[in-house]
Amino acid sequence: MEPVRVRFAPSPTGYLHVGGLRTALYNYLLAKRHHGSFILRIEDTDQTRKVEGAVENLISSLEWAGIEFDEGPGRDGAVGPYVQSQRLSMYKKFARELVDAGKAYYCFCTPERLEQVREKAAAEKRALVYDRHCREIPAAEAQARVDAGEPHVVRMKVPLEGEVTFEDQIRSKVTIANAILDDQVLVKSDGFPTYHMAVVVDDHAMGITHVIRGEEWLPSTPKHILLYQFFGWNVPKFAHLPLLLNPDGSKLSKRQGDVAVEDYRAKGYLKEALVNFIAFLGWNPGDTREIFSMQELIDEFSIDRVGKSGAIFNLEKLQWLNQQHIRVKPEGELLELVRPMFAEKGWTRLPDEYLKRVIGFLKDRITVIPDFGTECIFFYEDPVVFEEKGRTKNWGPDTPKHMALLLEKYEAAAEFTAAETERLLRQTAEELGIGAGKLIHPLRLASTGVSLGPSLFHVLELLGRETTLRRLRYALETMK
RNA sequence: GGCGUGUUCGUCUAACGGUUAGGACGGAGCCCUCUCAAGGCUUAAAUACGGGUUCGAUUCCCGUACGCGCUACCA
Repeated sequence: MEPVRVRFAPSPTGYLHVGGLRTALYNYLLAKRHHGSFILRIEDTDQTRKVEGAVENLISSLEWAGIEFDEGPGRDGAVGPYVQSQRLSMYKKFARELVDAGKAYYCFCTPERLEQVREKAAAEKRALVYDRHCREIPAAEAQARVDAGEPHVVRMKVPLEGEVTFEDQIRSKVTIANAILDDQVLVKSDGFPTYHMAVVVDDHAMGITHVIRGEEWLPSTPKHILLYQFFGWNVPKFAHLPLLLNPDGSKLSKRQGDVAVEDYRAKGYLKEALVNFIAFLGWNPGDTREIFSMQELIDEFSIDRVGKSGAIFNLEKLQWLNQQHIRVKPEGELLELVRPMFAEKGWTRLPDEYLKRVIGFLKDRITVIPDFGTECIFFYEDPVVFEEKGRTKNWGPDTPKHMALLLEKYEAAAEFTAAETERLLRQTAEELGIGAGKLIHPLRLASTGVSLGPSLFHVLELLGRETTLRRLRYALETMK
C-alpha cells in the first residue's frame, strides 16, 4: 500500500481558527497513525487577503498544539516549494495544457457582464452559473485576443452531460450532475490560479493520498475530480469533515466567542485539553473513554469513526477537560506555565519548591491556568482584609480569646507540621469544651483571610510557623 | 431560487434491525468533609414528523419539515 500523505492547507489570513486546528489535527492523526507524512501548504493565491505575519502565526499555533509537519515552509521535502505564490509557473503550465487539449478555454467576459448574467438567472429562478458565453470562441481567435493583451481568465470546460460520483470517506456516495456545475474559473485575470486549480495541481504534485478538509468543500469536489480526469491523474480519497458550530447552530464565528487557537492559549487552556476537546468534536473512540493524550489519539484515530453532523463548540466541556488535564500534569510543568503570570504579580521571591507545593494543593480546584494566581492568593501574600461573610459567621465574641490561646500553643509547638498543629488545636478545643470546628473556622479566616481553601493544617505547615504566627497576631489586632 | 448535506437528552456522543436507548459535560439531590473544591453515588432529560420494508425499526427506503454549506476572477 502506498504511504499516506496528507496536508493541511490554510490561507494566511490571520490566525489559526479552531476549526482549522481540527482539520489539521485529523490530518496529522491519520498521517501518524499510518506512519505517513503530514504536509503544511500555504494557499495564498488571493493576494488581496494576505496578512503580514500570518504564516508564522499559523505555524506557531500548530507547533504549540503539538502538531508537527514533516514538510512545509521552512522544512523542505522533495515536492516544494510549499507556498502557492511560489508555484505560479506550474499552474500556468498545466492551465496551458488544459486549453490546448480543449478542456479549458479563455473567457473575456467583464465582471459587469457576469453580474448581469447572474441577475438574469436569479430573476428566472435558475442556477446562478456562467452562461458559457466564451466557451465556443474559436481557439485561434481566443489566442489572438490573449496575445493582444485583452484581459481574460481561464475556465474549465465542464461536460454538459453526465455526472460525477465519488465515495466520500465520511458521507459515502455523493453524486452531482455535470449540467449544474459551473465552468469554474481556473486562472484569474491577474494570472494567479483559483483555489480549485491550485489544490488539484498541488495535491497531485505533492502526492497527496487523502484530502481531509471542511464540509464547505463538498459541493466543489466534483469539479476537482473532473480536473483530475482532464489531466489523467489518480484521484485521492476525500473526507469532508462536519462543521464546527456556534451555540445557535450557525458556522462557528468570531462574533459568538473565541475562535483563534491563540485565544484559548492566552486564556490558560492547556494544549492537551484543547487538542483532546477538538478531537472529540466529531470523533470518538467508540467506548466511554474521554481523556486522551495526543499519542493515544494517534493510536486510535480512524476516519471511519468521524461523524457526519456539525458539532457545537461547548465551552463548559472544554473547561472540564482542562481541569482534568491540569490535574494530571506534573507540578513542575505547571509551574513553568504559571511563572510569567507570577512574575507580573511580583511573586518572584517565593522558592520553586514552595510554589510547586502550592500548585499541588490548587491543581484540582481550578479550571484554567490563571486561576493559580487568583484562587488562593494567601499562599503568596499576607491577608490585609478579612472576608466579611466569614467574619459574621465564624468570628464570635470569644474568638479572640480562643485564638490567643492557640497562638500561645503554636509559639511553643515542638514542630510545626500539619499533624502537630491539628493535634494542638483539637487539644485546645477539648480544654475549652468546644467543638474543633469552633476553632478551625476562625483560624482559617485569621490565617488566610478567606473561608475557603485546601486542608487548613496542611496550609499552615506550608506557610510555616513564622508566617502563620505573624498572620494570627495581625488578625487579632485588626479584629479586636 | 438551484444544488448538496445533515437531524439520538440543553450540549458532545454510543448503540454496524432485537438494549429498561448507554456514557460524558452542564442541572438537581445525597454522601464524604475543618471550608471551598475534588471525588463517590443517585436523578431528570433524546431517537424531528409521516409513510413504507420487516416478525421487529434510532438503525434500511421514500416523502415532509427544519438546520447547515455551496452557489465569486475568496478560500
